[in-house]
Amino acid sequence: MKAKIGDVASRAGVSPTTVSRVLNNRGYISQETKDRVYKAMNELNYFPNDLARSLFNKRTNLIGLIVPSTSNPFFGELSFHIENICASMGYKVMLCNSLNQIDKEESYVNMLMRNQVDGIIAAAHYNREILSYNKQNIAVVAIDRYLSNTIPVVGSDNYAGGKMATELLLSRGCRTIVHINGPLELDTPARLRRNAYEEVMAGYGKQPIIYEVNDLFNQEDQRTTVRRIFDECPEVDGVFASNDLQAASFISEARRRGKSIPNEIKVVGYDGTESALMLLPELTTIRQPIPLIAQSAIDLLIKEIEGQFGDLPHETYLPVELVEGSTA
Amino acid sequence: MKAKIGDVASRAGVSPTTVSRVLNNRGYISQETKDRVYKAMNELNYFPNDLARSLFNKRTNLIGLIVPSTSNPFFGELSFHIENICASMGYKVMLCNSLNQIDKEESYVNMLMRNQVDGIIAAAHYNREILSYNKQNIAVVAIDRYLSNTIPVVGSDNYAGGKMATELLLSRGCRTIVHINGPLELDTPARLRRNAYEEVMAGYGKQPIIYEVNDLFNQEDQRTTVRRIFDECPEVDGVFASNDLQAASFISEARRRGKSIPNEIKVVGYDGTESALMLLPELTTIRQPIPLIAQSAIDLLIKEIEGQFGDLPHETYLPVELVEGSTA
DNA sequence: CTGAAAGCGCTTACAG
DNA sequence: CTGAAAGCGCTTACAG
Repeated sequence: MKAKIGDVASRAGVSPTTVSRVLNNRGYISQETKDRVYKAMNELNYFPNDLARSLFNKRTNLIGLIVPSTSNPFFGELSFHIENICASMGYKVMLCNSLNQIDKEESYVNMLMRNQVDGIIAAAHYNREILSYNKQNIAVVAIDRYLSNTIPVVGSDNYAGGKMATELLLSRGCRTIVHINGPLELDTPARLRRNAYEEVMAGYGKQPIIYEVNDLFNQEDQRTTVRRIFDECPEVDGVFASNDLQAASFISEARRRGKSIPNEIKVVGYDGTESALMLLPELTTIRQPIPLIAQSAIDLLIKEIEGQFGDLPHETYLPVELVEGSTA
Repeated sequence: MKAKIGDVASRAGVSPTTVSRVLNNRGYISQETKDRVYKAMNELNYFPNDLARSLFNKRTNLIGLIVPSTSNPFFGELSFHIENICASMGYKVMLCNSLNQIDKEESYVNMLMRNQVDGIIAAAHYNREILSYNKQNIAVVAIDRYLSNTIPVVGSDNYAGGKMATELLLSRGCRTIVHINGPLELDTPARLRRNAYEEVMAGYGKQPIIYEVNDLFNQEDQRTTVRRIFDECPEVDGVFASNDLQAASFISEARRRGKSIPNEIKVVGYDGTESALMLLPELTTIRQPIPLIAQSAIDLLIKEIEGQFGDLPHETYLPVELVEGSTA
């Protein structure tokens, strides 16, 4: 059986109180007692039950992480960095893949609350407001997504990124530039990429052409959209895709149709994950500062957990970077 | 404040016992009482504290997942599937990125034990035995990795995969085939890929040429190895890489050196993740059945959790599939 | 410097 | 069909 604090206590000839004290390094304990207790813990292979501790402390050091799917390289890398930083700060991470489905997300939020998480980091491309986030008063930080006007949002500087991408394509002489994005009705910060595209295009007196992919995680949806672009808009000579997988999908279809990239069509992606850049190093893309996004989200969350709600910025946009490959 | 079971009880005019009963659907309760309790729970926005429940039940429905890093597409996808299946079965997942560092892994195991996880799924490329796994008697399943002779291992059929890859290269006429793998000294099932390569080569009277990458997750290590291959073995005309990122790294270097693929050099990867196939669709590779690996690992783990140790297979190898791209 | 007691929020025998 | 009591494994005032 698992040893508990009482077992350690009797073996060391002290009270459970004392064992707890040496465990938590609280109060004064004679060195001799300490040694006896440590010895007993070792002999019994004792390790404390964090459930019991947390129950008493009303603090779990657990945070819930909701991402659409760690299969997507952006969220896979984001999850890695978030968990990694959390671990270094003594926080544990419960992973939730919402697949951007609102019902899943709601039940995850519920589950996390029941597990008494200290806070939640919610990342997703879209989804309307989730009531549960407001009902309970728990620390929440959103990544690239507006959840409510009290929940801080962290993300890349989407506007700057969209602007960079569009301007690059224009500067390379593209005349018909298509932008591929998620559904319009969603009011996410990622929409700023689209806004930037539209405004830059307008500034050059050009007509924006936007294609929407219903489900950014659905390969089939992506392909269908790409095919539609070629069919409906054969004069396309520039594409700003909302993520790298989408850009890759476009590039493949272009090759299949014998269109040369970047000669005939230039393509810029978004995200710039390590995986994408290893697998498709020629891709020109806008790199999101994933480690920085992770760090900022955690910093904000911890401030919330510690009760500093007042002075938190509602929106934090971190700088993006143009990765110059050879597709544009 | 958060409502607790006593609050619900007094508002519904019953005892906490009764509330607990309706919560758990245990014993006989009159419909009228049930309704009153549900009403009170709603009004108070009550949700049970799983910490307290778990403490009593000695069951958390929590499983620990240790992967090297979700940044790697293979483990990102594996994590997704594992969490997804777990969620559908009422299990929660605590994510741990070990980076294949033994000290990190040990402290994760410790943390997981303190959190009373019901079981652990440990995936990693390498690492010697971890004592902690044996010290405690807890349910553990390993993915592509030998932890001890009592811990079940799940993985792809590495031998078949290695054979397929090597035979494909031979059948395409390659004469100098290099295999890139992790450090030799590690006794992982992934080593079977290497064994298969060696045996097939021997069968054709060919000399195996193996290059080892120290840290499979280090891009720099990968590149260095790739460059060494070109420098030391310029006659190479076939490569079987131990994973797709490595294959991609080789392909990039080949392009940089003006070597045409597949004309001058043919390349086969391993893993066949969705991301890799979207970003580098021309890659020829051996696809691991990731969803099946996830499912099998969970099935085994749950059997262990439920005490069925006896009849569990020590090794489970799931079928791989050749993805015919155009790099070989 | 150390211990007995109460309590964190639940659940389950045991009674009735 | 329902409740009072004890206990899951800890920690923290409160005493001494």
